[in-house]
Amino acid sequence: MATTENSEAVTQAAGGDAALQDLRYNPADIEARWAERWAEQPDLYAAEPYPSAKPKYYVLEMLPYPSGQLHMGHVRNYSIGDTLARYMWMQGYNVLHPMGWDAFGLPAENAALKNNTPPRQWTLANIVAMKRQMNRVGFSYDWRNEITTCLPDYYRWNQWFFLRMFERGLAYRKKSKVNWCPLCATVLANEQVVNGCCWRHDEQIVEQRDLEQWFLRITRYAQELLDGLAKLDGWPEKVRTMQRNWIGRSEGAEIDFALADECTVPEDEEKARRSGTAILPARDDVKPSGNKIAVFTTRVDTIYGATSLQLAPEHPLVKQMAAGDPALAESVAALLEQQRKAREAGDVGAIEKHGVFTGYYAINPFNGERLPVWVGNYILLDYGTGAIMSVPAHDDRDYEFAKKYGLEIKVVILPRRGGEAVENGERDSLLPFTDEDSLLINSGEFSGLGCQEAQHKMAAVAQEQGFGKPTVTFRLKDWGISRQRYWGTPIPMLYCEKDGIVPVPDSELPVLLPDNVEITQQGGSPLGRIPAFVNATCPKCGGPARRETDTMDTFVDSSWYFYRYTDARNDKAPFATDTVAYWFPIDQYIGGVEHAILHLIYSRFWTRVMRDLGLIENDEPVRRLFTQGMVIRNGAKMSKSKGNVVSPDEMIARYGADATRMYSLFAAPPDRDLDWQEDGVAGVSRFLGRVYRFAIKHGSSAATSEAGSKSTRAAAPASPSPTTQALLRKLHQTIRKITEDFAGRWHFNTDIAAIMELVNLLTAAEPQIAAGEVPDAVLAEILRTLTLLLAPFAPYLAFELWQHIGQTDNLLRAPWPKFDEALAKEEQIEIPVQINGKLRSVICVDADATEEQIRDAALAEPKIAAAIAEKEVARVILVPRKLVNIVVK
RNA sequence: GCGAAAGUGGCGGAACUGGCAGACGCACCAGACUUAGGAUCUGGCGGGGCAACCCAUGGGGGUUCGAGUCCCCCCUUUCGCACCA
Repeated sequence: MATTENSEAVTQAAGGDAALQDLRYNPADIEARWAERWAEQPDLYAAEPYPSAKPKYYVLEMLPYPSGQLHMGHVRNYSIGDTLARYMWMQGYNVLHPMGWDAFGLPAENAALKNNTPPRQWTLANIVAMKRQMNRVGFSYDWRNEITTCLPDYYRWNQWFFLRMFERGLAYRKKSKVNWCPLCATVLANEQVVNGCCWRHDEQIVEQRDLEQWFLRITRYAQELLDGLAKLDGWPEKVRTMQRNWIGRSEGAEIDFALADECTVPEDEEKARRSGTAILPARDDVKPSGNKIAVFTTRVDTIYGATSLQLAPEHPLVKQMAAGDPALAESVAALLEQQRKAREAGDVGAIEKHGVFTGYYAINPFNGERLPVWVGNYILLDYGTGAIMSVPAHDDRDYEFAKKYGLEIKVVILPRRGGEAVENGERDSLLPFTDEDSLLINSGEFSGLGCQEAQHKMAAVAQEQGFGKPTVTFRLKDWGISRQRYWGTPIPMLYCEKDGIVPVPDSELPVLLPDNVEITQQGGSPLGRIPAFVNATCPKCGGPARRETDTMDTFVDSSWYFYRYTDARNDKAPFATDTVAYWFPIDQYIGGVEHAILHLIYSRFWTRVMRDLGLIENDEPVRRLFTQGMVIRNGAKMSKSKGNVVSPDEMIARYGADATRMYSLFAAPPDRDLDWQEDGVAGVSRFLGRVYRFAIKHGSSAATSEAGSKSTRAAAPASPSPTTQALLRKLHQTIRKITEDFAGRWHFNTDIAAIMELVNLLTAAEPQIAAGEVPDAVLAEILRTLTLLLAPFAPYLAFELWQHIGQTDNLLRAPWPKFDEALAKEEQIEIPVQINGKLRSVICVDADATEEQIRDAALAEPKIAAAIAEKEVARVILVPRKLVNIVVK
């Protein structure tokens, strides 16, 4: 509709004035014409197939979820990638620039509920719509390799990979507590829980449920995933840090504390009473089975300072201890509830510490001391061993806890301030003292050792004596991939009464996801309600078997999709190994920082699995990663819920695709957030109009005079006019600036500004051009180069001008212009002259003037001469080509 | 609390290695062409002052001939992480 309005306005405005009509930049018209032409050439942006003599360049933008609507974040993301792809083609690379659809997932089911449309139909219709939008913007995708993850020719390979992982013990099933979102009615991965809430429903608190789940053993690669980060120097440091934290490696020791034979003695009971804990009877009646408590610590050097053990409320031993003890059971239940609530609310860090004494004691294996065993609400079962030794003097949390419950505080690390040991009396003010650059005290034979040294020695001693060992713990958990959802890849597993868990044979892949499944909001897997799907035959015994009815997490789809792009129509294998070897790793991956952890860590894991399967040679999927900023409007991220979205369609209809995408690159450097201002789009559109009018005006005469000359040198006359010189200088400075920027900083905003400066200079030179001061051949060369410079940023206009100036070769593959240092060089430069660091004047000198000449010119400059006449010149600082600073007294 | 990034005109942003602060664009103002146009072109546009000049890059110190840029302290914003033993 907006398009119609626009063209009507143009028609009215133009009136009958043919000349004005010709000079009016009408992007709707130009872009429609080229879009149509490009649509007729499906191979327009096709990469040369492997093997190719050209150097390869694989540029990739993160594939979208087909919601049905391209939003500005997409436009920005893809504009960056598209500009780069077009530039690399012009630099002579064989560029792979594919696109696809991350098409499984919950929104399709939600839409099905809402509109009563089958997920498949909804999704495929959305893909058609978004593909149309992408083509309208003019993105240069090689659609021959398009992938759609919800189609069997893609997801069969998810199943194939799953079976390979199952064979190698990398996929396994276990009953586990899972994060359950009641709104999604499904399990969430740990990574999908944000502050205790669902990542899709940030108000919905995640519940815990016990379910049999399939897991992928990503932890087997934890160390390698961590080590690999060090080598990813083409990745933002921020992303590497986030992954490092996520993997969360900590080195320490596991120490076994034996349970003591006797239990509570009266004085401890008294202590418990004083500290306000539940009073517990002496316990020598029941002894828990198993006689030790394993504890993980990163500070084994402080073990002589341990004054209690703290167990997680869910620790198996606690269950046994509480079994015959209702009072303890009740206290533990309360602690568990506190922890659960805090976890759900996402502020586990702020939980008020509570604990309860169990009545049991454990023996510190280093010194034989009896330590009371407590249960603490701040101890997590799923980290380390679910039990800690509490060292109040040297740990913030233990200190807080010990103060509250009146537990003993034993100092075993020498407190120091600024490297100096402090007086005994001062020690208390330094507690808890957690520094590691000190010495052990009160630690038996280990006293006097440095902390680090003691950590190694004590762990070694524990190992020798058989009550512990040095160990490494990771925060990273195995990846739970089971989803009780319909719209995902069926997990290719069968359950046979006789043979148990049986994998579906390769020959029966894909396990097709049935259509016509009723989507409801009931819990459980929708597939479980389809008898035709569930009932199968066991491949081993031929008897009846039940199919797995859970589907895979959609992050499985995106963990390896970029490999499939290299060989998307392969129906014998996920891809051909030699083709992948040619294209990988991805040279440049571009997307939002919100995928810094989930997608990017899963795909690094998947890459290593495929490598170990012998399918690929690379360890890492992505050489360089670029995370672009968000699109902001009115101070908030553009989103439907904020009501501040701007539709790309509307922008394109009003200002054209070129202006819209160019604005998305012009308004901010690509790694920063972008503030969307519609007036800015209008400004870029105006600029493109100026280019258009200038080129139309001068293009025809340039076209006829051009006579095949392809270099500025050849076109330049022997003694050019000052205008000619100035224009050529600016032209080559602009080429240089943009070329260098593509190789380094990617500040496309300043590249576009540079092109604007060039155009400003050109239009300002109109009178000189009209007076014939610029030879047609030079003008032609300038126009040709300007068009090439615009090609990566504004492809529609570039194609239009390319044709207009009489060029017939393919602009997509036209060589990027080379800059000529000699032509780019300034003849005269302005040099600021300061007195005592304050700007006082500016002098103009030859670019190759000697220091002597510059100094003389500066001192002779009338203003300067007057200012220093009465003073003594102490120093003259001369920075070649930059500035003169005269220091006077 | 820990870590990272950032703070520059009315706005988005330039200034890459310390060297003319505000490129380029928006908005705004004035003018031209025009019987209206959300078009195009020209000029102006950080603040103060008639001026020479002075003051300005979140605030305060420092290093330097010279600081938006380097160092120290503080403030604000955004984003990660957050009892991980």
